[in-house]
Amino acid sequence: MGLRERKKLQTRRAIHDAAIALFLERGFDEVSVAEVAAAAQVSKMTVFNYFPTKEDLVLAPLEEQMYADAMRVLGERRPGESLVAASRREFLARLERRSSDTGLDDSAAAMNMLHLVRGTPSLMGRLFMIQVFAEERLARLLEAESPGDIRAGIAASQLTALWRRLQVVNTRRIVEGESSDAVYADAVRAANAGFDLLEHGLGDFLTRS
Amino acid sequence: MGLRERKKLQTRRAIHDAAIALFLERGFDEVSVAEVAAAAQVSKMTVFNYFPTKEDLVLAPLEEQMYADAMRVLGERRPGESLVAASRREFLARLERRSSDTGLDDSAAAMNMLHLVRGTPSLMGRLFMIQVFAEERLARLLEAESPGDIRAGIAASQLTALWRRLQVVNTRRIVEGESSDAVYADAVRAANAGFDLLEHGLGDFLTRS
DNA sequence: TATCAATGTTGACTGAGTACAAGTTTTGAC
DNA sequence: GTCAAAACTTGTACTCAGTCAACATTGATA
Repeated sequence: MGLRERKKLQTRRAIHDAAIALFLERGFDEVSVAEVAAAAQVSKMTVFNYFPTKEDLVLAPLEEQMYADAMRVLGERRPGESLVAASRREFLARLERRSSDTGLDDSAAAMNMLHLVRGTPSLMGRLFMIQVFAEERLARLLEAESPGDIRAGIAASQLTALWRRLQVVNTRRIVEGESSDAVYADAVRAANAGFDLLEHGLGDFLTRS
Repeated sequence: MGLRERKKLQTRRAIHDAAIALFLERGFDEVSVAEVAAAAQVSKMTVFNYFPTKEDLVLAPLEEQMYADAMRVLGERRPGESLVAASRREFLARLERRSSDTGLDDSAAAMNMLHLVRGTPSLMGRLFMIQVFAEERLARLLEAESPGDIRAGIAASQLTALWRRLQVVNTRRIVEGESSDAVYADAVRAANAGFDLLEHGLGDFLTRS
């Protein structure tokens, strides 16, 4: 890796670190991009060179991994393993290591970011978009695998919807102050219930009497 | 309704109509709010009084109905009818009348709006947010109906995900130039396949051999 | 008709994002 | 080591969304 690329990474990191520090300290909307640039010893234009929008200063790292690799895993499922089974296995593994995309990461860093994003509408909006794109990507992946089968795209949306739902439910309790270890058992139960539902269907759930 | 309220509605409509006309003519990003205000014979501030953001000029009407009432219908399902059955019945009814939230509305007006929204990232982003909020609203509705049952929230996300997916699939063909009548039969098939999937589960769908 | 409260207007302001031209630094070839 | 091309950065100046505060207007009400 040449000097140029190392410097770029360094600059990118400097901008990102400065931004996060300022945002956590004073809130996303109360910090201007110009201030971030000043803190990172860089011009405003350079900030926009590295991060197309202010929101990307916070969400770019999440976007890079989060659902992207979660979904790639599905393409690498084991022989004899169904789509739902592979997804369940992966999600449970992530629960076990308290991966942040399960909502079970209660580290100070994760909680701070959570707070920042949840308290800023424009960041929430951007996060939703990222999730929708992740779903669309997975849909195309599965449609390619079984062309013409309408169920592929539907399965994609069901799986991402479930992941998202489980994350929301877990996050809710973490935000309310419970530790990830305290929530873990319930999270596993909820996940299994969810994947069971996906596997065997909603049936006559919630039939009005 | 007093004169005052009638005037407000009138002003709102004037702004909205002027905005849509200009956006369709020249594109969302190529028209400034100031121009919309001028066209509607109103000040820029007044535009923002009625529509909090520029995107709302396009999407506020959709937000008001679209998924909102679609979901309220679920709360009013018939005795003996399951959640999935009620959702299926409602969606098929909407397909039959080519409701725009099924993606089967090929009227010129709907196609124009579709084009406008799809071609404008900020409008797409806003649309996603609206959908996510609709899902969250339905989830709370169902959770209230069966408290403590994790499946309620999951069912909510499954149902909205399916509706969205079906809409995407139908819209894709409409955009490619097919008429809604030509797509209808397939749309019904796809919808039934989707709701069957929800009812009976994905099982071992897409098991790797 | 006089008054009140809601609504609309005005103009000035902040801050995100863009365009452009002019530096500055790294790279690669010689 | 030198030098030109490519890549990166910067300053300036701009557009436009959205906010704020003070003032003007007008429908409702007594």
